[in-house]
Amino acid sequence: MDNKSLKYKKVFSVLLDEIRSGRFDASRSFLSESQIMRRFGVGRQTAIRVIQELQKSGLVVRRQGSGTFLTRAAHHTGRIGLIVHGSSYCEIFAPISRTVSHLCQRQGYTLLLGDIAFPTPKERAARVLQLVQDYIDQGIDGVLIQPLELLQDAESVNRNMMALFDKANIPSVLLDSDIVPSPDRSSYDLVGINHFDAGRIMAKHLRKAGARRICYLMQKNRAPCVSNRWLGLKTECEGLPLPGIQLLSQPDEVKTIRNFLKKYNPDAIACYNDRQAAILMHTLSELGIKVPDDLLIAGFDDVNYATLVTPQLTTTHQPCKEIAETAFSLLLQRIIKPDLPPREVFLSAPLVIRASTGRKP
Amino acid sequence: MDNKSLKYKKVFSVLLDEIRSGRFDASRSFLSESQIMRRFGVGRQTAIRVIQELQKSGLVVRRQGSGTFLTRAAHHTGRIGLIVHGSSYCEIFAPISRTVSHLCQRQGYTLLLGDIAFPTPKERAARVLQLVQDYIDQGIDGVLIQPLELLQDAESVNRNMMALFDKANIPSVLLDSDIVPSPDRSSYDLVGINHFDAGRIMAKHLRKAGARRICYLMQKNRAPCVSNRWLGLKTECEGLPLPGIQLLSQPDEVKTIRNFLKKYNPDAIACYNDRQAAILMHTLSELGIKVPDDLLIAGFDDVNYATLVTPQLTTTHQPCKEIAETAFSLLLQRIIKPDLPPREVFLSAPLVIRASTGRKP
DNA sequence: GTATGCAACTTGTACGGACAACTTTTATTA
DNA sequence: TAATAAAAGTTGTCCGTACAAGTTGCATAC
Repeated sequence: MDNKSLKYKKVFSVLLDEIRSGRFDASRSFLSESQIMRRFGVGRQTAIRVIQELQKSGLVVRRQGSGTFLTRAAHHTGRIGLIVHGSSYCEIFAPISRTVSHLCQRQGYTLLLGDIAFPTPKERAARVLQLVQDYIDQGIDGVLIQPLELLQDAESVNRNMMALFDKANIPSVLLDSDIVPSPDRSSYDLVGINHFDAGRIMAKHLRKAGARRICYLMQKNRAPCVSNRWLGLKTECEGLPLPGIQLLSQPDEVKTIRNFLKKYNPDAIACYNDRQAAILMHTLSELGIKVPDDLLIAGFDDVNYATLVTPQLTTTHQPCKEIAETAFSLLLQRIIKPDLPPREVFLSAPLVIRASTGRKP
Repeated sequence: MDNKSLKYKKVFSVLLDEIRSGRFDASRSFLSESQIMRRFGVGRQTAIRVIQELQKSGLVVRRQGSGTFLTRAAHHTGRIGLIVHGSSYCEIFAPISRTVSHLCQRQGYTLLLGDIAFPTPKERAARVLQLVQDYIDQGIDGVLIQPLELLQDAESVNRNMMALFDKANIPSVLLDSDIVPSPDRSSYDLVGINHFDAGRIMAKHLRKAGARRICYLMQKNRAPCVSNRWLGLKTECEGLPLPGIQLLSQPDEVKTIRNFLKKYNPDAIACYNDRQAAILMHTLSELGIKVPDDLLIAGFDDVNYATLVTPQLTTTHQPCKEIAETAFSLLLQRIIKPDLPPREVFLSAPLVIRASTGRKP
């Protein structure tokens, strides 16, 4: 823990609390150096050091000859909200949450974490609006949001959620996908991954590794990340014998997989994420099919499973840390300057080549 | 100017120069507090203040008990390059250059500005490669680049340019468009404007203002910003009587304009930028056509001409300052961490409604 | 030869004082 | 009443000192 016996840290935390609880008048000036010296019985260097720390936190500004004054940031609560859904098709939100939590700690923010992990869509929709109201009541400065997906009325729930935050004047940054379908664009900041390009890069790699009959394993869902990877893959497979063949199945349905392989005889299968790829590889080994000798397998995510299976999975690496850092920084910027134009940031997911597509690691 | 009679500023600038010129060994430790005190004859507070300034500039780090050490940033030159083309179809690069210049000054960087304004494409291509070599010889830390457009071999020139910077290990950020055609994506950072969405927003506004026969004035060029606006506009005009009619003409060709108006009888014309819109309005007034009563006119950019014409132009506002700030910040980040995944940032251009589309300002 | 402990050096915290630069308020003067 | 001048208060710079906390290397002891 921090050594709290340091005078300037003690005084700093006392004043921080008083600022956060709104004990200082916005219009009047903040405590002067000499006031701090008298009140806490410290020397001038210490008082100056305390005010410098407050300055670094963006809470006060100093004007020579005039005094020290609170900034707009001083009237914030120092709380930031995060809304994610545990059972997502992209396995990036656990590491993102972790990084956001670290960033908050380091910068003196309190993180309110809401993980909507209810099983049924209806429950999830209800819970998310309840959580939003909670956050607003608590008074947060801003919120990072993973939009709801795969509900029949996801878009309207998302719109209601954003409307509530808008009404409360709370800025927000969307994670991974917009709340409106693809060509459309909402007016909220967005940090995502270029899943389309990830699909293309994967297809390019599989072709280079010798594959010509490439297909994609997905399920009936249409989560943006899943389908964008599919679109990118398809674009790059133009002109090949199996352009745009999807294997719509659970990867552990042995019979379906066997029939599919017999029918199309693919030489590479890209799975919509690493988890599915790992399960598929298990099924394939039951069927006596060797990876990568008989069939190339690739996944997407590089979060949990890619290096734990044999052979290790070729995949695209989701830059979770950078997503979290970018989103956090966009949010802080928007808290300070709410009038910035809406921004969308896309990060690339670099290809990580491992044994499952032929090369020895 | 800064008051250079301040001791800590004098010492700071001396040490800054020495660091920039590489006078300190990378492996050995930097000057200690007491060394600075002795050498410059200053007190400890002043020495500390100097080191703190160097710390704020990211040039040194201090470790208690051990000493002060130079960072990687200390071996940079403090020079940043900017490459733009004066005669561009998007009129955003003059204000962008200005803002970048301000940012450099404020943060202690020297800006090398290269404006490639040669008339013929061939000259431009030659000059740009010469400029790149110049920058590399001078030793810059990073570069902001507006890619070449509208040359038959623009892509190959751009690739050569980037290859030179890559070889010299100089990070770069692209402005406004990628060096590869649209669905493709290079591995360089990119800051752009969502021109597609700007086109859509403009079309939505024109429809709301009552227009049903909407067309778009452009020339034969295919600059990304011009054609993306067109694509967005077209998307939003689906189902209208004139879906996707372009007026391919110079806006001062009175005869062509008259014939076009007679043939298609449009009730709104969006021009690919404000300058063309201003010229078109002049032509229209010669033809006795009143804006906005007979015909709605809109432009794009909101940089130079939009408020100077009568009636004032409805347009979309290019957030030039924010583009420059974003690009600059991305570049600094990449200079520090070259291994970050490639990022693309798109800013929205908000609609600015003025009299030329019907409403009184 | 190895290990221990001390000395020397570094930065971090904290005190005191002094004057300069600047702003705001108050008092004075025209 | 309005302009001017002085006074009081504030932050900015700069000096001195002292001790604490941490690192490094050397000398000593085993």
